[in-house]
Amino acid sequence: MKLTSKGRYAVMALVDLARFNNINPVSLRDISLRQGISLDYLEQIFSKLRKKEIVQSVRGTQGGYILNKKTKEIKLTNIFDAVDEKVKTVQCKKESKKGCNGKLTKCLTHNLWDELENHINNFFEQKTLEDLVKDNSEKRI
Amino acid sequence: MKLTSKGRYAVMALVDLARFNNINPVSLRDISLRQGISLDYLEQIFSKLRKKEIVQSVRGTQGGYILNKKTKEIKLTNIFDAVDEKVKTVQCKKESKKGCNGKLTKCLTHNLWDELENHINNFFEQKTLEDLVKDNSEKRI
DNA sequence: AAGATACTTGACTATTTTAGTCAGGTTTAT
DNA sequence: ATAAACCTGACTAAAATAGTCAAGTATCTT
Repeated sequence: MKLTSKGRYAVMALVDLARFNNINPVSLRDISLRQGISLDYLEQIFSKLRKKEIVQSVRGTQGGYILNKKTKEIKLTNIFDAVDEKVKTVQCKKESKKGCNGKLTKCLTHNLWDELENHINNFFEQKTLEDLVKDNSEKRI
Repeated sequence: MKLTSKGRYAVMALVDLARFNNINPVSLRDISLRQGISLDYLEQIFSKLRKKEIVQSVRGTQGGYILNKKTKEIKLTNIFDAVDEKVKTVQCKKESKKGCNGKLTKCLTHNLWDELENHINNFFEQKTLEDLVKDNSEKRI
């Protein structure tokens, strides 16, 4: 069970962006250098973040990205959603209401995995970008 | 972020085993049929469970596996440990005490991933096989 | 107007992980 | 003896991941 780089990078990049997001937009190049993430990969990620209106882009020289909402209003859930980082614990599809894997009843551990999924999603639901920025406010880079 | 089949199967199989574990050992063939898990794959999984002393094997005809501990004493943590299902949220290795990715400080989101890891592990630490068996005691198969 | 910077998009690909399969055993109850 | 069931290690196909690459477009600065 592991977090993918895409989700991790998205959060890292947004924290970085939030910290340097004063007046001017922050370029992906800077984030790439500071966080050690491939520029091309960042572009993919920010394309998705933009579509979900988490960031706004500013084109041209001195361009870059700015946050589209207050840090308090950006939950981890939103970020992961945007980049398709999903929490998957079960194989059985939810559509088939009758049971799992073609059987008539739920698989023995179905409730467990549902619980686990909720447990993890709760965590993501409660954390906001603001929390993360605060958490780092005393550190040096 | 997803749970692998190995971990899921291990838990499913052990719940199955726990329910049918009266006097006689339960054969993998039966578990395989009931749970729809490949026999060969189950053998790999049970080999690991045996090494970690979660189950005991009985060879020969009428053989199979029995639990080596009380259901109350088997935590999800133990099961996942045995089959190498790990919760990984960070890339940065823990050994390098100074920081992440060769830098001098922790990466901006390091604490977050640590928290997340703990959050998930807590869940696994608290659930026992007993809980799962009880949860299913009224269901039909 | 030119040039540089930086966003934009889509296609492509190497690597790794996962989820098994397969083959050839060994042990033991009947 | 033989069949059921455990045991082990090597192998492999498919999927997912983590990028790279190429060819743009927009806009600021000079």
